[in-house]
Amino acid sequence: MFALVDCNNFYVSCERVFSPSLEGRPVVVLSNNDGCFIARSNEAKALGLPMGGPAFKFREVLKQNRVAVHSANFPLYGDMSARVMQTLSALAPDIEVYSIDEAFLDMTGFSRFDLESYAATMRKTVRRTTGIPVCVGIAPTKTLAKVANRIAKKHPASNGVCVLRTAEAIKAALAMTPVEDIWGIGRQWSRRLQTQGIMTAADLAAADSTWVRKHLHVTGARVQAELNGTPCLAIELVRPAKQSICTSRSFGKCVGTLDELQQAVATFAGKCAYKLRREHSRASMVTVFTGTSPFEEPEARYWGTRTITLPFPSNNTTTLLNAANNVLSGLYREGYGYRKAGVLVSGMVPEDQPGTTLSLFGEEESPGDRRQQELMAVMDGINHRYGRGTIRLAAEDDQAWKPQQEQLSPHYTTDWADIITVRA
DNA sequence: TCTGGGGTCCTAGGACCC
DNA sequence: TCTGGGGTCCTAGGACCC
Repeated sequence: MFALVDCNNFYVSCERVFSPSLEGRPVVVLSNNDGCFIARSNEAKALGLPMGGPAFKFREVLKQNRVAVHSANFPLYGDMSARVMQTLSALAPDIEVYSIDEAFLDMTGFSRFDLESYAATMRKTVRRTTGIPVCVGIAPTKTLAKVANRIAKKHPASNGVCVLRTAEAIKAALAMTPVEDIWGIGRQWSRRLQTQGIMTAADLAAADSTWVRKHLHVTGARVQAELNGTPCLAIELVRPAKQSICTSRSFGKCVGTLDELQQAVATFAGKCAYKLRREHSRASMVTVFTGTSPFEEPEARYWGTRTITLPFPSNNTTTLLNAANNVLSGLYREGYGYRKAGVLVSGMVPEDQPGTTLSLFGEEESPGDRRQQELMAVMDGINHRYGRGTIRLAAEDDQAWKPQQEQLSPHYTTDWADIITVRA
């Protein structure tokens, strides 16, 4: 049996932990730049505010209903997530952290437990130690655990817990799950299934498996098998190293000059290098992209992306920053109002991989340059101790393109300055 | 009449997840 | 005025190898 523990309206719940006056009120959390809704309280959902909806189109609804609006505060959410996951780790031997607000727990070995009451204990424990409300779904496969969790969330009578054990319980659960709500079935595939008359998870479970394999490929075939109780997906205890790392932002205002764009790209490259070091990886390719808003008139629209291969895989801030800047120069076109840019690094190699091939001509930065590595370690150490951004390369700067965050809550758990402000 | 069989690597595009 | 950010996997097709 697998348990899926999923936090309710996670970002909203994080804000509520520190502002209890938000309880019972409609609350939304906005994406970077205060653009779209990325989390909604149940009250906000009831007002018809859609996930991903652009906030400016709903300004009247927000005002009339006195909706509490918060800018995204990812350092806070990341820290709260870590606390939830730590609590869950103590409740089951094997846990897979699936996303910022979800974890799968391996319930093998709990066969003699009353799973309903154990799940209720998990909810209570997480609530007590972190303040975050969660729902628990338990079933014989991960996909069925997702189905169970959805039912636990949707039906107040379940008290936040749904265990699917018997064939009858599973059958009933599948019948009440629309096909578009199945984990792994997105918009395209649900449309395709619906035209075949496959409307619910029960229909998909019973569908012709040859047809499913042909049109939904192995991924869809796996979903079908999992719905029928055959586990195809295991708990992944160790997260595999990332294959690509991306840092990108929309800008708070239009950026026109190459100089300003360079500051943004330098900052993103620096962030990518830091994330690489944290992963103990090096990247061998650097991609830079930038462009105008996609909602711009066609003649004023521009989107450019370009990739280069580094002479050696690297996670050095200076190396990646120089590379990204070179790529950007080839991408930049004068006369556009740039609204977004990003840096993506890929072609990862483990940091400790021995025997990296040397250059035939030997003029590039040596891949294992000890002094550079020590410099990066010192930089990371200072930033860890005194806060992010305490020390950085001069080229990194956010003055020109800083995203808008007008409703930002304090960093209650990760920034001394904010904690002191709260107390005052 | 009759033109093999078995592979790898890379890329682009399309789907999906949170 | 105003529309997020960060990932993964799969398939098909083309190029190459012996």
